Amino acid sequence: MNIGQAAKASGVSAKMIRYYEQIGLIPKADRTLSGYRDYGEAEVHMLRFIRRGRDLGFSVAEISDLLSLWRDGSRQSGDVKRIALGHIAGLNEKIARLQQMADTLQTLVSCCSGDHRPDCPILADLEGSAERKA
Amino acid sequence: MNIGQAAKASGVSAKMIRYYEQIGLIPKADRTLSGYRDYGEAEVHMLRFIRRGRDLGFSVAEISDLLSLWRDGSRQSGDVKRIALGHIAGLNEKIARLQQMADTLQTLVSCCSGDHRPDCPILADLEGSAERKA
DNA sequence: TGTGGGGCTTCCCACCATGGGAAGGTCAAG
DNA sequence: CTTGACCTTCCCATGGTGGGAAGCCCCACA
Repeated sequence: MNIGQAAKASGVSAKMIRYYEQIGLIPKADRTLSGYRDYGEAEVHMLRFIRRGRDLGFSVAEISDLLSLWRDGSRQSGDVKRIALGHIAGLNEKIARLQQMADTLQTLVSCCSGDHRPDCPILADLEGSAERKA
Repeated sequence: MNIGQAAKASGVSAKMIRYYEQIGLIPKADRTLSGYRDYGEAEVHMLRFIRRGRDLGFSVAEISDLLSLWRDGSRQSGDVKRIALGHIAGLNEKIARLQQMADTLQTLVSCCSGDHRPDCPILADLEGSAERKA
């Protein structure tokens, strides 16, 4: 299977497949006589694993760990769970930060007349002229 | 005022001040005879504006627009509000995506025994062997 | 057998915002 | 005058992803 077909079958772009190979996330692909990368079902399966991991927000480094565990038949599910819990914690932190931003902005926006007049509590906040609590 | 002092006073690192100048977000600083950048209160004020904007998650491009409006005494607060609303929408999208990830993972994690045994619903999901709804 | 179009290869560049660090000039205190 | 802290510019790295150029390859069709 060509890289293009593997890309279609896995949902990972050809560009990214080459990149994952380059950084060592996946082993170097076999090559045809003419130098084309050649993939089988196992490789596509792995790529789909990676794709799903990315969709769940795992970093490439985390996916690398997950792949090792996946390949390791004698893994302990506790190790997988630990990675997942760590990732959830990271997600929740990010969410909290973004939510904080959104809330602050929402407050400012709802205080802004939003018409033709120049007075604007949003700019006032950015300027720092008003004391803010958050 | 030196760049280091301006950095301390504004909360923007010296590195970033130079970067902002380089990309044209802020005007080129005056220089002393020996070539050092020289800042006054106005510049620090502007840097604090930028810092606050970054803290609220605005991109440099958005901040550039906000700075223009800030400097424009005849601005319309509606323009500011529009930028802020757009940004809030972006934040909410990001939050929703992250929350979706966290929820999915949380479900998987709570199904995972997390002990010494190798069976793991998290890996099973990544592998794609189980049909998933989310 | 020739040819054209699409796919493959590698290599470089860009994003966005930030930090690290090297090499060399400057300033101020002792 | 030395020393140490600061400044300058310049290059590099991050993390994933896409864009594109130059050149080779493969297949189908005439």
